[in-house]
Amino acid sequence: MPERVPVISATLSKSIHNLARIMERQTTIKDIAQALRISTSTVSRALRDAPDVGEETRKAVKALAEELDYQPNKLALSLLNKQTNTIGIIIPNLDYVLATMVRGIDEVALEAGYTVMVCQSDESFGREMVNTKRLLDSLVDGFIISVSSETRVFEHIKKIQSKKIPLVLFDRVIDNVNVPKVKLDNVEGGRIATQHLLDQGYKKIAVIAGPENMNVSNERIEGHYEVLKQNKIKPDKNAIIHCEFNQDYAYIATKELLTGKNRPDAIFAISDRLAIGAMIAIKEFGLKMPKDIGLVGFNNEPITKLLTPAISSVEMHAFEMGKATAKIFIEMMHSDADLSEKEIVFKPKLFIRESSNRGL
Amino acid sequence: MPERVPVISATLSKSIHNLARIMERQTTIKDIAQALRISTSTVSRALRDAPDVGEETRKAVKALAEELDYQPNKLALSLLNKQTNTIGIIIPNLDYVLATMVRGIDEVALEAGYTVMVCQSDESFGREMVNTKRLLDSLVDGFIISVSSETRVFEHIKKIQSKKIPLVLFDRVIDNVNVPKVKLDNVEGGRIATQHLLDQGYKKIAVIAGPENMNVSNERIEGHYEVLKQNKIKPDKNAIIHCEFNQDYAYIATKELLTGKNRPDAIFAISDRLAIGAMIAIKEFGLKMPKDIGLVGFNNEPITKLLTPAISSVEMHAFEMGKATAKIFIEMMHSDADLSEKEIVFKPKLFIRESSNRGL
DNA sequence: TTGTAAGCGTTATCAT
DNA sequence: ATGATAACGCTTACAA
Repeated sequence: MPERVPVISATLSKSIHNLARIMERQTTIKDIAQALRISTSTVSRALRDAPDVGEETRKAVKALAEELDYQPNKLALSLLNKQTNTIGIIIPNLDYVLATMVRGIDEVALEAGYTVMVCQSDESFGREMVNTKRLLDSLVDGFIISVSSETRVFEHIKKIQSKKIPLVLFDRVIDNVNVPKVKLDNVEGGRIATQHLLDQGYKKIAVIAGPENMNVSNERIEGHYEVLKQNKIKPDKNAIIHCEFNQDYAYIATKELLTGKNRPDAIFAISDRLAIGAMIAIKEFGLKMPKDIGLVGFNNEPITKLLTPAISSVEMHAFEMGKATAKIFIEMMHSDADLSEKEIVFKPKLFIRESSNRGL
Repeated sequence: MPERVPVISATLSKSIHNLARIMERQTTIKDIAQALRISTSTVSRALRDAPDVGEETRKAVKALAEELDYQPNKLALSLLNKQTNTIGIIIPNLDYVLATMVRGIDEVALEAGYTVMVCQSDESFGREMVNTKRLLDSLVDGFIISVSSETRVFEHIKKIQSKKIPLVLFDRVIDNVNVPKVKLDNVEGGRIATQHLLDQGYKKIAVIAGPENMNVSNERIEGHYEVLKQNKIKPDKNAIIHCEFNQDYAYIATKELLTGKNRPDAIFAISDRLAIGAMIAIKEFGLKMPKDIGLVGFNNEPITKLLTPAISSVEMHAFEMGKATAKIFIEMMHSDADLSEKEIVFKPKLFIRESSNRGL
């Protein structure tokens, strides 16, 4: 039996001298091929454990790849496969809720081999457009978007759809757009907050809401109205205050409410940030919660527990929502079922705390 | 004068019929070239306003490019130029301070044509390693890192350096690493917090610190010690409590402090989150701030203003630090000056609030 | 002024 | 079992 001389190993040891020089840049398949005096296609096959590759060759290739710390060039692969394994995320801000959702998305995405690219629109429609363009230019494989409070037209969404790029909307979704959505049952959130305040004996509930066109805000208001109607309470249009989605505006709005002649005895703020703004105003007026006035927020941010009084708030399961969103996205990428009608709706849960708990 | 027939325009109108089909995928230079029956290189030149291109050709190319919504393929460019115009950011979490810093980085980066890719290490060294690898695989042009509280060895940093990839450390920096850094003067932060507490008449100051190996924490402690020495106060090792960088641990640590026989009359927490944990414990003990006990936090998060009592805190200029970090990064990319010794140090500023203000 | 061809790093197809 | 070649989209010498 003639001893088979391992040609490769022989040349290998010689080529190792170039190691230092080669490693200055990223090692490529070509480097390995040249060092081993074989073709790039063979190296490629060996690396991917293709069946039709000689045992010795495979070993030699893998050993050298290891030694040279070879990493496949993602750019080249992406160019070839026409996919970047990147998800573009556009969100209005990075507050507690959205940061938590992004963590959820990232966790699932990473598991599935995707990398996320997060852009903040800063609640500006213009920046949302710009970010869409940036991410489109970056050739992301798909989008996960929560629209800004300013967003009234959906050109960017349509542009994404016209290019047949997968898109999932979450949290702040748009209804008249045919894509999968992950959201909270905001109407129900409005219901439980309002019902709770009524249960605690409050009679005149004001709502500090977001901008007029903002879906999540309007849905929560809708739930609020429903419960008023159920309880035969005549709704008062003036008790719904729309303001920018930010603490300072809520503060101003609340001051006006408390100064007005028809002062409410409870406030339902459709986010914790707005609730905090309201709380500051309430304290300035010297009113006590829950005795003089009741307050319920939304999101169940950790700080609601820490404030004095602790603020009652509606939990929205941010982390789980993030994970669910990413899962649908991955499903979209991997199956060709039509998911455009899919809508996952999370159920809100009220955490009752001092700000509205009269013990009734 | 023979009338020059615009050959291009003639074929153009005919080719437009394919428009719909072409637009299903991204338009390429090749599409334009074929439609216009010219070569891709000419199209490339026309698009980039190269000097040696015929006027008519240029116009025709640009018109068609516009019509077909041509966007250069970033992948191809990146592969060619060996740069992705992407910055990899690794941070321990996305709390208020870091989210703010990231906004600062993003703002400057975007301006300079860079896109950021943000990875959270979740305060885990393991995830920091994984994220480094991910971003390295993604061929980011450089890194901006704030290390996790768990990070004790710096293999990943060394790996980045060995590949000669630009790196800037910010906020939680490592000292014995030769790269540009942007940080707060934490020693000074420790000084002003401690001096303020002494000025307010507190005698026994305890420090709720982060993990023992955490630089920012240790520097703040250092400042604390300095001021004690200046004031001829004998430092007490037992008054420095190290705990995980998280509210719950601070709560537990504070409970122990208050239960112990040598109860402090003031607490300097080296982050607002820790301060909040401390505050909850203090309240549970029925102690009043600032009368019975003083409390100072660090970061000047907006909530410090909203808590009752409002917490005194040291401002660290997060947004500006983010911007400065990105600026150095960009400078590194564009100049070949050696910036490895560069260190930008921001000065902290104390905001005095109820939790420690005895009006002295 | 325009076209040809090579190359960036990889894989797939087709030969051998 | 291995190699040559083309292709992904783009730029850039070099030729014409």
